[in-house]
Amino acid sequence: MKKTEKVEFITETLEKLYPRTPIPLDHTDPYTLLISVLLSAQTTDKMVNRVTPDLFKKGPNAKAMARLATDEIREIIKPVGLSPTKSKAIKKLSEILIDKFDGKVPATFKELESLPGVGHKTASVVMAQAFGVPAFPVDTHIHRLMYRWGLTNGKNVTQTEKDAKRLFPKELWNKLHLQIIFFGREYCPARSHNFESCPLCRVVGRKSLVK
DNA sequence: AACTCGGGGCA
DNA sequence: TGCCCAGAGTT
Repeated sequence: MKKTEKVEFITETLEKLYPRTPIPLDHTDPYTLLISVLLSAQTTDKMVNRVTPDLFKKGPNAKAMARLATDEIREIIKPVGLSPTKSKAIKKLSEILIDKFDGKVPATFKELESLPGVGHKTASVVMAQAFGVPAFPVDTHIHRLMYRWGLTNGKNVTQTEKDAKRLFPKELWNKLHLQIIFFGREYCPARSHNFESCPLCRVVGRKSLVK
């Protein structure tokens, strides 16, 4: 099966399965999205959703958040893990937004990635979901599925992002990355070797696990 | 490139 | 009890 045929089959199948792609994190603005995504690094969104109601009640925006003590933030986000690191990042980030960005979340990769706790993946999610700029946030789900489908060599996420952007139409990126994540969780999880039960792997690829 | 960070889920 | 999760930062 050619790569172009795979891409076509994948996009068609995902569109059938997930015609609407509700964003997993409950956010209404760039700031709460950014903080939610920052928190979700190294955890599941189930964990994140457990603490965000409280967190955003006390710190709904950069200004309010910056006023909270690091310890206060730490207490709220305790269940998420890495609380000291993350609470410091959230406070510092909020202060930087106020000092340098007029209290608003900047809309460029460079500026986003300059913020503490924000790497390329988090920046990509914010650019895609908050600002509608085409991006392809590659997390381990994307990485794993692209590899299993034989669409990337599985070496690193940087390569995977390049391959994804090269293979999939730009206008689909922002929707597709969410669809792939949903699909990965539901049908093609990291430790499942049962490719017969995975409707996409069964057709387009049978590669084994990454690593 | 390798290592660290930390609590929860799960076997 | 011990492995796994999944990104960012540091060296």
